[in-house]
Amino acid sequence: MDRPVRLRYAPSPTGAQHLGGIRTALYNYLFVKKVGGKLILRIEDTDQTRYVPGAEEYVINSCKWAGIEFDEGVHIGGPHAPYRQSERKDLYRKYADELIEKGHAYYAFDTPEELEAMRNRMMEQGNPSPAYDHITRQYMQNSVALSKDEVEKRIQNGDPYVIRIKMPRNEEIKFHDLIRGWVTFNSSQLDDKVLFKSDGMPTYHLANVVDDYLMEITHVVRGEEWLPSAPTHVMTYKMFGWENVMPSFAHLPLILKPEGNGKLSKRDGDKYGFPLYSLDWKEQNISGLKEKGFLPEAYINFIAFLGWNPGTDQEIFSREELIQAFSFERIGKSGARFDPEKAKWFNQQHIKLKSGEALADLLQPYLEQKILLLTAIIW
RNA sequence: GGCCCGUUCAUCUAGGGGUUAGGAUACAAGAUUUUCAUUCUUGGUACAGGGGUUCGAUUCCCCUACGGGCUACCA
Repeated sequence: MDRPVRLRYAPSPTGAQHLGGIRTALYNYLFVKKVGGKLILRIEDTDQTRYVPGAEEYVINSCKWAGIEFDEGVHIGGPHAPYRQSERKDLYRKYADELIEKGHAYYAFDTPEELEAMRNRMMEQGNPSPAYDHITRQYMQNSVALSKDEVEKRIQNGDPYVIRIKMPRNEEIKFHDLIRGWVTFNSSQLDDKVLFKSDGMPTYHLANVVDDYLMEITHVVRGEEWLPSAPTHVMTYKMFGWENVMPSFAHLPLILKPEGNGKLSKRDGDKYGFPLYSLDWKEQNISGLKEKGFLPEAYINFIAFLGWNPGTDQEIFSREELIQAFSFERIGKSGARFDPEKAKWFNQQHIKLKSGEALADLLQPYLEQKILLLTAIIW
């Protein structure tokens, strides 16, 4: 199955983007450049309630600054346009319907209150993690439990509903991760995830699979937080009959806070006096590593090393060297802690590599500003 | 709690059945320097614990501990 290599970076425009997102984009980019594939920028804005104006621009600008270039995407178009999921809205419904027809999905009419009641009831009964699964669905308000007439009546009635995946019972789901090797799950442990929301939008789980299929994506490179839902995605590919063109998966280790526990978050920037973002994000009063004086080449060099290494003693890499050296096999499995001190060292090394002229050019805007200020004072 | 993933110096990591367990950052000490997000030298610190397998495990297997992720009509 030798298909042209196509990868995508698919962020959701929910706010300022940090190191982790750019690193994901970078690994996508490095691999594509190395093997001569195409890189796509797709915006996953299926959750209208979390949409943040300007976030999309921010993603595009951060990538541009870091030198991550796309071949297709929201900002440049391409053969699979549109690349914004909200603009592809009409497309998803028919795929959800297809799954219902095949008996792999069903309508569910449960209200948020009913869902909560179900969870509370189960927790009282000693189940710490209530799930809408192959057992629960039998006594909920859905087209599996309800009579055909009742279901039809409700739909005619205009009752809001979602479409859920009908996860089979006791089936082994196994897939090969480029970084972790074989990962196995049992479908009985998986819940009936919502594929299509009552507001007419698909969830990530549906939109992601459908778009990756439609856009002929060959490799899905994303953060480790997606690993638990990967089996649901694999199952979805199977239900559609798309196994033969299912992309390979690479789940990246998380980037951890400089101190303490947990993955890197927005607050860490201010807390450690060392912003994590690559561009200014005025609305939130956060300035980035760019404003801090970081060179793009130092930034990507450092970020590439958060989880990946070339296996040699070389640490300072140009963009081209990074592309040549990169491979998924050399990405580690454990989370990497972000170390501001080492980041600074990388920047220093790259500054030293710059010629006097290049440095002068970089300094120019700052000097001009100072001169302007001085003349203003003098006059 | 359940499921999944992980665990080599303080940090990023290399390595891998027999090594003085290597490098880098940071740190410490010293030297050089009119200035510097200089430079040089030296130094200390690591295979989570317990069982196997083996002539021999840091490396392979199992268990425990610890860490992390997920557990939404969020991505």
